[in-house]
Amino acid sequence: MGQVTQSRRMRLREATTAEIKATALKHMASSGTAAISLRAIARDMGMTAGAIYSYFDTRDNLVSVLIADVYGNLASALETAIADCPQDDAATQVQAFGRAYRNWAVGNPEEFRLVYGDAVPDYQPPAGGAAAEAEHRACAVLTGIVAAAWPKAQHLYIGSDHVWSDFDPEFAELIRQSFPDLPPAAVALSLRVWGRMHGLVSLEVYGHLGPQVRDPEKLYRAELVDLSRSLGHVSVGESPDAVPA
Amino acid sequence: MGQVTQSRRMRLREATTAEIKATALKHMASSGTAAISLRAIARDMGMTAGAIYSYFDTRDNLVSVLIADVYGNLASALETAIADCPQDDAATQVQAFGRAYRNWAVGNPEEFRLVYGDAVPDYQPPAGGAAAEAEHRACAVLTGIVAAAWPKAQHLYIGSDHVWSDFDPEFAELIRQSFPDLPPAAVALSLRVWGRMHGLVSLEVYGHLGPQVRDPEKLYRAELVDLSRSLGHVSVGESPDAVPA
DNA sequence: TGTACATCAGTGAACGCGCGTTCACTGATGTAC
DNA sequence: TGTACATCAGTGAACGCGCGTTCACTGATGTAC
Repeated sequence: MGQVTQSRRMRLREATTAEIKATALKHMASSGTAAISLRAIARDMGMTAGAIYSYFDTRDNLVSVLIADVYGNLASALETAIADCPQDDAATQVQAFGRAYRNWAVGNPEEFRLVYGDAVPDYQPPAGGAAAEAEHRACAVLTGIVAAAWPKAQHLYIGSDHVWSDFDPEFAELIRQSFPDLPPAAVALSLRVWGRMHGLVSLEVYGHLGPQVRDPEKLYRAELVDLSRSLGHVSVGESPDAVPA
Repeated sequence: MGQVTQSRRMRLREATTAEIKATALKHMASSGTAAISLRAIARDMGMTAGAIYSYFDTRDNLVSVLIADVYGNLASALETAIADCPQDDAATQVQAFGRAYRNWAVGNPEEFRLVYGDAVPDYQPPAGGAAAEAEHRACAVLTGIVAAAWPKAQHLYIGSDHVWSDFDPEFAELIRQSFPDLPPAAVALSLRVWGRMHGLVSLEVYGHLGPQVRDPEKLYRAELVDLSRSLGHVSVGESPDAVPA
């Protein structure tokens, strides 16, 4: 209710569109990004290859939509994760963000590879698409956390001599709009924090920790605790195992 | 001299083998791992596709050799990097290692993707091949550094309660052979150090830092300094910019 | 140095395959009266 | 409610392409005498 009742045709159309995307992601699981094949998707769905063209103009178009979707999901997951955190507790926030990042990656490895791994063969991303917007959303969440932590954390980064010209002018402007008082050193820190999370997560997703490491999550939790410590604050009683799975 | 003079045929054979591998890597640069195509390689070299079969039994065989080669190159680069460092200066060693890791990755992005990125489509790695051995070599270098730093660094990791059962028994045994006195917490630390280096490097290689970040190396250097600090020691006068490119 | 034979890198044609994309079509769903 | 027309998801055949791999062959290189 409230929602306009859609025609049967509309509902079917949306369901099929979703199924095409889901099937494409499923296929990626077995053979990487190269496995996004219209024919294989159609076969799997009991359709003809040509039928896909009722939903997507072209294979590249499907890939674009897929990437934008997936990136949006990640951004939403990150936003949700810190929404419930105490506003002024950067350590808790960064841990919640970090856990959400890994949980999403481990829970959706194909999606993670699509966004952070090798490009889809022969695919050229459209300039300034929805993917760029989602990337900005995800980035803003992390920058927000670091910005909140900065007053307490900055003394740890005295030696850091980053300047605005270390960044692309457009990117710098975008950040200053959201966080007018944030110095470039804090932006650099934010990127480094991202890098720290990304390292273990991508090693795990790409299978370079297993089978040697039995519990990659434990390793990651230790790293997150260390990370929140480097943001200048550690909660009482915090230890690698105090954080619930 | 000393070396047996090879026949003309032998020399040609080796040169051609090397050219095939180089061409394969070159092609990866443009379209990812999927671009390793025998026909494309042969075309590029002015040969017939069938001729490749004088050098490699199969496409998978070429990929296996490629991966083993590349991994070996990385391991050698890392070994060389710390060979000249003072024996008892873990901070210098970890920075040398870190710089070598990034330099290799940025200088050989296709190779980096081949080893750390998406698997080659439809390729199944042979069990216990040369790749596993090279991985072990690289891992041993880093573990050696952490082992040397451990006496000074361990107080920073009191809270870390890692145990040997966190790791695969075979892996644990391998480590204890080389480093009998090293506790599991140090092994975990070594993996985390690897993760920290890998994070920014893989974001950079996969294009997620540029073009927003003008100087990814500066960011990385700051991370390395932080990293060596967390190994319990910082050289006098060390700052993110004190390390030569 | 010359001859007879063995080796083997490379050719070129062929195979069967899966791919993205197009196109004239069918038939069920939706709409206007 | 019933009829006439419009929409459009999906079919099935076809296109041209590049792929890995095989195979009978040619001809230059290497070896034995």
